[in-house]
Amino acid sequence: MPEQINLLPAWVERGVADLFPLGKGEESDKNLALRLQDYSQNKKPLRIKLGIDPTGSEIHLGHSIIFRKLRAFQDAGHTAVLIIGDFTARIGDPTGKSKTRIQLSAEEVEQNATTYLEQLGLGKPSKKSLLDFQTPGRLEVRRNSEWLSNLNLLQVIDLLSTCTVGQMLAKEDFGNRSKSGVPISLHEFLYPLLQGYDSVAVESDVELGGTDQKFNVAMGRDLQRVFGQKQQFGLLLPILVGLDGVQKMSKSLGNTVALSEDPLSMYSKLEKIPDDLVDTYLTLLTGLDLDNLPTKPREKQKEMALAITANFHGREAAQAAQIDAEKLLSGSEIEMADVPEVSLSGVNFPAKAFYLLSAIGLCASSSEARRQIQGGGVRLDGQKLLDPNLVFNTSDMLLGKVIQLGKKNFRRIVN
RNA sequence: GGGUCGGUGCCCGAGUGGUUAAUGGGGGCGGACUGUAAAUCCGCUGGCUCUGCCUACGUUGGUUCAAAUCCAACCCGGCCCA
Repeated sequence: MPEQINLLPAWVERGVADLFPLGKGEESDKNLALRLQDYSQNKKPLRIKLGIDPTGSEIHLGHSIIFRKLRAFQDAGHTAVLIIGDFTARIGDPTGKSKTRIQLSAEEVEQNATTYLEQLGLGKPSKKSLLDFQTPGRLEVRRNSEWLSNLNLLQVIDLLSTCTVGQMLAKEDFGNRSKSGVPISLHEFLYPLLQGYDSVAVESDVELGGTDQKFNVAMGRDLQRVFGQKQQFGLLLPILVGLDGVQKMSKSLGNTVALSEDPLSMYSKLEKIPDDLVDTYLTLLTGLDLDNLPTKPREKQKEMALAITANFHGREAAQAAQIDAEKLLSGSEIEMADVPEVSLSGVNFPAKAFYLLSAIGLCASSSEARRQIQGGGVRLDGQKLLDPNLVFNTSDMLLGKVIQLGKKNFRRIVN
């Protein structure tokens, strides 16, 4: 990073992919370090904006990077302004999309927003949550329908007039789509403008976002200028690469670790990520000192998996998961405390093996279960199960056993 | 609105009347190997308590013993023209 960032505290700097503007001068409008000094001088907290689209319901490690940064600002005394894009979700952020996003209904949006806040730690003590919901003045949750639903057409036209088609098409996603002939609906052009207007509405000092949000965040700056406000800084964090090591972490790509996952699944997934990713994960998802880690790649990776798991489940549970994971790999007797349990209440007996697998949700369908069994990927208490038609007459013969698909999916059967 | 080309399984993409869930690739899942991984090799990749039965090639009808393949209308999209 350029020199300015050297003046920034480490908690701001860590993991940051981009910061703009990067002024070196003495103006606090261009130099974030100076803006932060304003705070220490007069104790007026900065307003740190983060907008979330309540489109998915499950938060994963990729999302957590940004929330960790937001939390860091909270802990330093600033105000996190979390904007729930209940209005913009109806449009759908076109960023990174190769096609028009489906619009969500108001009910779906509300539902998602609620789950979102719960996962961020609503109602939990601040020590155990991703965001600090408890300390007064540290968090402001807003919905952008609050101001967006009241805009009239004239105001919308004014917003539109601040941006040219050329500028819009300069946005990577739009440009690519335009070039490759993938349709762009006109309403999608509104999204960046509305997100930018959110910054005006909440008078943000800093907007956090993924690197893919640069255009939208910059739009916020532009609009704040148009509206005669002090302009925000853009602090962009990297998009986390998913477990496959190639594509960004995203639920639809199935390469995620969800925050709600049990310790063992979380640890097992993390200890298997591609080598190239280990340092990135350490930087972005842990607070560990990078210069003070094991040199053996495998040991370092375990350290990473342990630290991240501990973030969400506590040190003890993470260590237990590590031990269990090692047992699993070595193929030794399975005696794990943290294997997710699965109930047989929805299963009808007598049950054939392939039906059982799909009934307890370990396989997506009974046909797939059949294939997995035939392919040798299913174990019951460590023993390979090879006959998909094997009949279990009663639940008694299954209770307490661990059923396993592949190397990372396992369930303990309970009543 | 007019012209033209096109809409195939998770994605890309063959197939243009007749065994067969439909060539091939990617991705995914599983197996072997390994420090987990990667690389490599092998298997699988629509659904169903499955020796069989369903549903599938934009939608709906039609022609035919038989259609993803022919016809009609409709829906959606690209490009060109207005």
